[in-house]
Amino acid sequence: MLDDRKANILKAVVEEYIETAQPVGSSHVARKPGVNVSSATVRNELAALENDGYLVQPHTSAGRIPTDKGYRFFVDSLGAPGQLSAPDAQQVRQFFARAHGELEQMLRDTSLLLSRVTDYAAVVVGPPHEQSTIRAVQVVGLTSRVALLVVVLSNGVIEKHTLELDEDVDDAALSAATARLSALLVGATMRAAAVTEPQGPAANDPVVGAALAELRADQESAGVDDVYIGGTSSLAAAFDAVTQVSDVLRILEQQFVVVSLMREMLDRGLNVAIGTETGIVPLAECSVVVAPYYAEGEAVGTIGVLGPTRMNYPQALAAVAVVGRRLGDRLTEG
Amino acid sequence: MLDDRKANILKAVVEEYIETAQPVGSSHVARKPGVNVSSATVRNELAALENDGYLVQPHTSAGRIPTDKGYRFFVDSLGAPGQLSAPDAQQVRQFFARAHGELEQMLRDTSLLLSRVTDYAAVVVGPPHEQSTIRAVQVVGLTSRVALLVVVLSNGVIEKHTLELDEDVDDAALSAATARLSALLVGATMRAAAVTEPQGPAANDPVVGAALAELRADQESAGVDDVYIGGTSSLAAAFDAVTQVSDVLRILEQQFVVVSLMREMLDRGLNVAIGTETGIVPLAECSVVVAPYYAEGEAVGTIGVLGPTRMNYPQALAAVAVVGRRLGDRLTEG
DNA sequence: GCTGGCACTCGATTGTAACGAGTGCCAGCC
DNA sequence: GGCTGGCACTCGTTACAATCGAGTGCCAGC
Repeated sequence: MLDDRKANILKAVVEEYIETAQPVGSSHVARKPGVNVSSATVRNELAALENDGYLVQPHTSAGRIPTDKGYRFFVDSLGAPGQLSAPDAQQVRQFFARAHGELEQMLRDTSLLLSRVTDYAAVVVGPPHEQSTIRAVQVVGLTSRVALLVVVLSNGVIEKHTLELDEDVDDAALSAATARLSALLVGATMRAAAVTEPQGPAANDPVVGAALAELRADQESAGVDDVYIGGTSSLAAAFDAVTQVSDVLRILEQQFVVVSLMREMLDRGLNVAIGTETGIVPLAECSVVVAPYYAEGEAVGTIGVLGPTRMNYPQALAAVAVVGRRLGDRLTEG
Repeated sequence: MLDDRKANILKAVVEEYIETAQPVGSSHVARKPGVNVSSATVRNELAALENDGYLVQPHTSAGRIPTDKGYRFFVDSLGAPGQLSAPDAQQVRQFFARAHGELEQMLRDTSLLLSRVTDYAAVVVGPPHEQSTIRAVQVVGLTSRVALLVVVLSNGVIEKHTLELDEDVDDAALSAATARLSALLVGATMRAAAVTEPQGPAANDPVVGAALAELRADQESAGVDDVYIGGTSSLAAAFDAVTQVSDVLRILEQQFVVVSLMREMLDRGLNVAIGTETGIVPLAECSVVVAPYYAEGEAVGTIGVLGPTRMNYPQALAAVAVVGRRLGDRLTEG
């Protein structure tokens, strides 16, 4: 739809604007290698590109700025993810060489890594619990009518739920409930656990009933995944108006908004959402780059980068791809 | 050290500056009720106050702005914490009427409440684990050489530690270790647990050894408390330069910095740190207001508000005091 | 000791002019 | 026919001067 020359010119404008944050004029573009025409010709092409909605002028007699559509074309024409710069790649490699220990801590650290590499905010969404299998279950009494249901999952994640009971329960009853729940649930997935119906004596155990009800409720509400956000200070530095910063931070505080955005993007097979494409008004000046990560061959989570629309897409795409892959490897190997 | 009139004038300047963020001139001060002198007299006093370091002029022929010392005098002369506005008090009351459930969730929500009430960032530091008693202990195998130590504390908090073992361990060994650890640790405080030495057969159980070593190591590193930060978007909106916002966010990302600041403040009996008093260079334009909260009569944690030096101190102090007290009540009553 | 008055300072606002980076368009050249 | 050099034009930015006004410090007088 765009001939070669227009595409090259558009690409040049986007690249320069990403670098300088200043409107790009025809002479700058003409000077670029790969564009071997005069500035006058470039001007004609720029006018055409503006007409087609790829560029805008802040005012007459100013250079051009890419629109969301312009960025979109640029991103789509990038092709394969590309490589990280040597020092960045080094940093990622070192991180995963040292990384060890608990899942949560690793995901938290991953969000810091990703934000340091890209200089934008990073979002890491942990594996949903529903696919994990249950390794252990225990009910612990806190007060006479409040107990804590502790569920240990195979990936090392712990879920806990407070159970508010209708009647006093002693330690013996809790031990019995623990045994019954273990028999019912250990080895099952969380999803299966949520639809488990107790049988035999367990069916009449009020603690077992409360525990299963709690798991069912949790499954239905679904939305609350583990999410780790890092690098908000870098994100702030990428804008120039504090109201913009404040608006974006407000969105990030409502984690479910950004999580559902990321999930929806992956469902639609997108890895970049640009400006208004996000569908979130306060993010009109932001872009999001996401990638899934795989453990044991299955997509289990999402990582993403949130920056200004004039973000460094090639670098962000490369970073998200590399970090996602390494994270998956790390989780698969255990 | 300041006579009545100077104190009143200083107070008037601080109040107006907090409200308007504009340098305050003598005529504005003279117009205030409680200052029944002419603007000329006010000017003389302002000059004296500036000489004493309570105020500064951004430039000649501009009004005055309070220095950190000026704010300090203002805060010190406030006396008792004062009351929250009716709607704010209402909001706090409603929150704690509805609040229930897990400690972590409550603390997280409390940080949101405090930031909504004050319109600044809020920091809530959870009770340190060392004073809590252990309710249950369990060791769960994840892989043949990796196990998870799960410790349930009396306040409903769960600690988990991965144990990397030197040799393969089967389920029976883990059960045995769980039983031995339970016998040793249940009922003890975390602090006591960290110095527990196994005896009898437990002394030779490698899993027990690894678990205790892990608890000991955790105790020594100490610093990592639970901390919940909310309202960064409101904080951002309170500044006018994006670099300031970015700097402050960077500090907040290093949670231990702000946690140790808050702890140190309470140790020194301060509840307000103004500007450079914080001792943290990037927070030179910020103030911190803190309050401890008490559960069962003992100080167990800290809540705080972080805003610009020109924050609304009376409101912040009141909010922190009220929310801290209510939170403590909530935790005490269970 | 307070106050009204006055000269003064200096940032902010306004107006004007020059600059220059950019544009659109057109005539001419290959 | 398409590219290009040239040209008139636009308009934000910069520079500079003038004016305004909110503020000051100081002093004489009540």
